[in-house]
Amino acid sequence: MTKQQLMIRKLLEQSETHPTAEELYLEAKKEMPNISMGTVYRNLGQMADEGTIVRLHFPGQPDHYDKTIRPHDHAICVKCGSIADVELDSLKSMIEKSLNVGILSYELNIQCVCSSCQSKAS
Amino acid sequence: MTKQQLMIRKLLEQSETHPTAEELYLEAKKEMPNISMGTVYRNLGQMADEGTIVRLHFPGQPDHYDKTIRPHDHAICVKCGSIADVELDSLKSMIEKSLNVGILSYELNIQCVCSSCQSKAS
DNA sequence: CTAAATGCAAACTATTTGCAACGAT
DNA sequence: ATCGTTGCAAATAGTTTGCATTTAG
Repeated sequence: MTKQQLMIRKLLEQSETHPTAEELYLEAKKEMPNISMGTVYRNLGQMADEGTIVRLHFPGQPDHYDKTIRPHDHAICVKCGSIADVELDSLKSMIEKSLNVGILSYELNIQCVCSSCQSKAS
Repeated sequence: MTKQQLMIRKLLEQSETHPTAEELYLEAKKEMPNISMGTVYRNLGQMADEGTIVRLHFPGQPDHYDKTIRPHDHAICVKCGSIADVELDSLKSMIEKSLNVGILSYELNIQCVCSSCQSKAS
């Protein structure tokens, strides 16, 4: 458990958004100027593999990382790009009922216009 | 409307799977030996933008393309990698009810062990 | 004829990896 | 002293793009 790993973990924990590796790297760099992208990617990959964080995949964007492990979904605003957590708790059982097979996991990404952008109209 | 574009469209139409750009390129090459990857990507991108085909995004894989436009979801087998179409018709309204906002679209990818792999056990 | 699409190659983005140096036990 | 982790740089994978040439209408 190196200080780099602790730093990355801490920054993700503190983040209110769903940062990318690069965003975390830039943050980390403020306090550890010679941390490298490789280290950030390596650690994020490890943590995602061991399941202590979650990797999110959005079309046409670098991956984002999520400190919240509990299964949940995401709504991406097509105007401002903000990513909101969404709880759809009956979804898993709904999928399994429909598929007739147990599922391991799923990823649901919703494209919407967030309420903030909606009120700003256009 | 060039013959390259028609070829790509035809190959996707005939495909029973959800091919990647490269798979389509290799198929197309059999009948049009000097077609280029760039052309395949350009055409797939255009068709996806105009909404006549759908681009699918799976973690850690190149994008796949889907001839079926009608909104539906996908179940990926973690053993064999096969991609199955899934119809979860009440999902959109369920999401909208839960979000309290109209949504533009969504992408749901399910990780499972397909029935074929399940019966082969392990 | 001319505007759009192609083929090719180079560029680009996100991410991974090899390796020598470093650091923690 | 050893083994895992780092920083760096180079490599990779997937995709996009610039441009001269070709093609379709």
